[in-house]
Amino acid sequence: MVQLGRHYGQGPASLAEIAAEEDLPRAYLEQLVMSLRDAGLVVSTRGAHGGYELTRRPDAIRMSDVLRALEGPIAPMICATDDPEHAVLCDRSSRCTVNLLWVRVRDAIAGALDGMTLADLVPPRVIQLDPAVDPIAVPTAPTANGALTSS
Amino acid sequence: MVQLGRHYGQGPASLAEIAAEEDLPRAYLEQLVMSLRDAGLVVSTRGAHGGYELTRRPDAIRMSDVLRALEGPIAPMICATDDPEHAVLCDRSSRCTVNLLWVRVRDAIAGALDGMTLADLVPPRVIQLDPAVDPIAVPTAPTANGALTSS
DNA sequence: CTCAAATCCGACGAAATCACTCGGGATTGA
DNA sequence: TCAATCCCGAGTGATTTCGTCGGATTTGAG
Repeated sequence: MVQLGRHYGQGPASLAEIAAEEDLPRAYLEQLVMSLRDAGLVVSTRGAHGGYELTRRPDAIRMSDVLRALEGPIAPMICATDDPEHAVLCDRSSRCTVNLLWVRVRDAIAGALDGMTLADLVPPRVIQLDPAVDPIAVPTAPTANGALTSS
Repeated sequence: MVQLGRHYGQGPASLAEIAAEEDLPRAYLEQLVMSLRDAGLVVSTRGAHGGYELTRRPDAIRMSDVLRALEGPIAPMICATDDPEHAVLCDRSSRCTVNLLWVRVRDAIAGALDGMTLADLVPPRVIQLDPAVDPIAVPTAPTANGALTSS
């Protein structure tokens, strides 16, 4: 899901790669990444060497945006949604004092999500890459390195 | 659900009453209230004039406790649960850096919930209680602050 | 004592959601 | 041309959520 973005830093990555690394079905990733694309968080390049790329630097992508793209407006309950567009008045709205609670919870969640970026979630070790080395390589090279295939 | 508690301040209330006021099916409320009882938030009295009562003053009941009683441990994702008992390690746990995100979200939610009590949700008009009537009031009062319990 | 009001309790069911699959079509580089 | 890759709508199966049902038990009032 979100981890998708963490691999990025340079070239486009294909779903096949990501699926292999994340151990998730490719067809499922398609759906997710399409939401991200519609939200303008990634761009795709089609054709033979295609794939997906972030449109901004990881530290410029708030997790709240990612989550909104993937799961819709932030709303612990339907009656306390983030997005005024999809506001749904619950039938009890008049006497429902609980709404206040959900609004506070929602704001707390949004605050936590706003305070984190993709960069906070990408494992520090992978960040610096040798530009000479092809990043798509090193799939599971057993003998080559030794110290890096942690996971 | 939670609104159940708001009617309380004096005598026990039957599910039939609450169901009528909240416009929810009685049979459904039964389930909910049983969870609250098991969690020690309400007590029941059976028989003819029975019903349910809060065990503590509304301002001594944190909403986090209510929610935990009704919906289990606070956990935006299974891998970031409140309660160490039910901790479930997701298979990806080793490489999953997203866990950090969920933990922060969870703490934000818990914080918001801890900061509110039932009293914050009960409509202000009903608050004033007759001090002569002593339901189960002030059971947990640590230091006798003579203001309320006129002996 | 009897009866009705109420809680207790386990099981069942329908609807929504989530995670995922399927099957094909469209684009592009080699 | 051919294979890699994205595009996209529809469908499926498990789980959760919300709610129902039927009956057993307890208790106060007449």
